[in-house]
Amino acid sequence: MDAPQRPPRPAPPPPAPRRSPTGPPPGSSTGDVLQQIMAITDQSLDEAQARLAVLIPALCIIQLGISHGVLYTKHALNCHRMKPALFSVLCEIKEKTVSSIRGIQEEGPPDAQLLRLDNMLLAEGVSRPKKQGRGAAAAASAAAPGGRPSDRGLEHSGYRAKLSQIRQLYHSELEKYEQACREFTRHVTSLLQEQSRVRPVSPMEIAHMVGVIHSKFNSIQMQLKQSTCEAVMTLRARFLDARRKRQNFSKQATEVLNEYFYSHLSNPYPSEEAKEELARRGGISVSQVSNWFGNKRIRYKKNMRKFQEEATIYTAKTAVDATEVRGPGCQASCPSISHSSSSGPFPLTGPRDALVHLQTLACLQPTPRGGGLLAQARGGWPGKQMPTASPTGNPSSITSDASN
DNA sequence: CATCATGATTAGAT
DNA sequence: ATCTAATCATGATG
Repeated sequence: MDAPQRPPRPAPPPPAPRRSPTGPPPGSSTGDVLQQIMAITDQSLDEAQARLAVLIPALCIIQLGISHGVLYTKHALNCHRMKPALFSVLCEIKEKTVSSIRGIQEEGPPDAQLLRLDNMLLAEGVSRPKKQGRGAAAAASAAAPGGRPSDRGLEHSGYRAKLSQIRQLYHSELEKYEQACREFTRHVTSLLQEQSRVRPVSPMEIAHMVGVIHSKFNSIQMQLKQSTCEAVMTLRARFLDARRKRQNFSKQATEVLNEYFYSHLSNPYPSEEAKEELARRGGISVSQVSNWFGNKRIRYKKNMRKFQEEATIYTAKTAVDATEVRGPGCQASCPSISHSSSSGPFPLTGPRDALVHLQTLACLQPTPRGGGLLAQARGGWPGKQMPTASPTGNPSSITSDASN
């Protein structure tokens, strides 16, 4: 704000008034404004109000000019013989207008929209929650990518980067506006105080002026908020669309997932930790891991034959791994998973292999989380095809998967 | 362009 | 909340 800088000063006043300080300042801009003010009395209150709205800033500007060098004008005004009369006229006008000003003031903010914008910005993590308190916690969870499982596709790093860019811009703009508002308020206040020597200016009026300024700046802020919201929506839409756009996983990710799947074929339900680990190793998100397993289970079950080859590859792979890190328990007692890969642990051509394999697996595998065998029986994971394989029911003996 | 593979979404069940 | 099953939508391939 460069308000204090040289304002558009009207035609440089001739030194005439100086020579006749008691005469009316002919043609000076102050005179024009005063004339207009006088004219107001002939107008309706509404018009007057509108005019005043224009005139007051005009007076401000003039006053600014005065304070910036044309001091003699002020002096002339103060010493003018008509000053008391003028002052009382102004008081009269003011009395008429002030009541309606009050009315305006109350009209105030029915800020439903502002509230909506605020809420949205808050929800999008653009604006911070008012005041601290749990602000730190909120910020932390926003910063942590895995913080919000509900966001799923939106945990994309590109999205977060853009969002934080928007947030930064928003905050810096907001700060600018606030600072400008403060400065302007201060400035106008001091101007009005200065003016109070020339015309009646009540504290209430100053407060009103301040209110007007604030509401103006608020409307600017609202625009800022609105455009920020729009930006976020656009960004969101873009990434929501992108979410739908499928991109095949990297080889690494597929490998990691398949390894786990085929080495836990009897119970391909990775725990939350396992999912996290897989996500980390595959460079994908936890929800993607979940999706993948969901798809894989159903597709594998639907068409085991189709997955034979894949299964062979991965079980062989994990067999090698298993020999390196051989855990205690049933891996040794039930080596068929990895071992049988020579002939194929999966239904190669007939259902018999599958049955054998599944039975073997069944003896290995425990319940998936909570639902366990029930879920398998219900959903049809291997249990459906293993009528005889129901384990002894001792869960403690089942460790292979549990260890993962 | 047709077809298949595959990641994502959805409804409904538990 | 997680799972299944169905479905959508796109990428890859021929």
